[in-house]
Amino acid sequence: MNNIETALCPKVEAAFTLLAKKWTGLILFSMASGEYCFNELMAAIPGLSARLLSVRMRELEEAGLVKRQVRDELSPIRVTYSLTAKGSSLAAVLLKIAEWANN
Amino acid sequence: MNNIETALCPKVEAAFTLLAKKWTGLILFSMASGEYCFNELMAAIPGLSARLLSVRMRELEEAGLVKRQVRDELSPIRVTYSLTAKGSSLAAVLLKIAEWANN
DNA sequence: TTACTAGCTTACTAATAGTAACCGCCTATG
DNA sequence: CATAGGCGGTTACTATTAGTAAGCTAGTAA
Repeated sequence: MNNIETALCPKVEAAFTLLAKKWTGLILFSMASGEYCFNELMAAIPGLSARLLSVRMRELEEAGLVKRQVRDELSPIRVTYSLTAKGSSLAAVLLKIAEWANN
Repeated sequence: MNNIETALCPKVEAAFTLLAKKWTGLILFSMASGEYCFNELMAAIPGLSARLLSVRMRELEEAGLVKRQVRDELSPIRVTYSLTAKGSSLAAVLLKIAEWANN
């Protein structure tokens, strides 16, 4: 048999752990271009609930993949979310998963 | 605000749903090259239990990403798992996630 | 005979996700 | 002024998934 040459480094494990949480991949993928507000993302990802979107956005913010901005010059106050550089480089890979899915 | 131009097609959703199950990504990634038997995968992926590995392998087999072979010419009987063409094209994308993780 | 390995499965508990209702703030309408 | 509605969530409760530990079948090995 083969032995496994790609050792699992903690960073790789962490990346897969993040993406293994439900909706995380789809959220990042959906955010690939531009800024979105909470309800836009809700509308873009059918089945995703406000509770989990809220939880995931906090996780992604903490992971440094997403930036949250309160735009209080608008009325009513809007909150927009956008990918950081780190986030959008990951989203680029996720676009390849979508390509793969389409064969 | 932006509108989201990447419509979520069912195939893309299905791909992310598969990868959102815990360990699926790591399993495919770990299988990227060659054949592995059950206990090799267990050893390669710390934290993964026999129960879930068994469940995941069945799912991946059903999804057509993994091929299971019982090698009864060996004693004791060995079972080996390898990626199908479909599986290894996905694993190639997962390798990019690992690259991303290493920055 | 006893022990050990491979490849699982089963029963049970803990963690994660889904559902529905509700909140505070602001604006628009009657 | 009252009330209705949208935005961006939170809370409480249920259902689904994952983790843990034990055990099982079949085949060596000592």
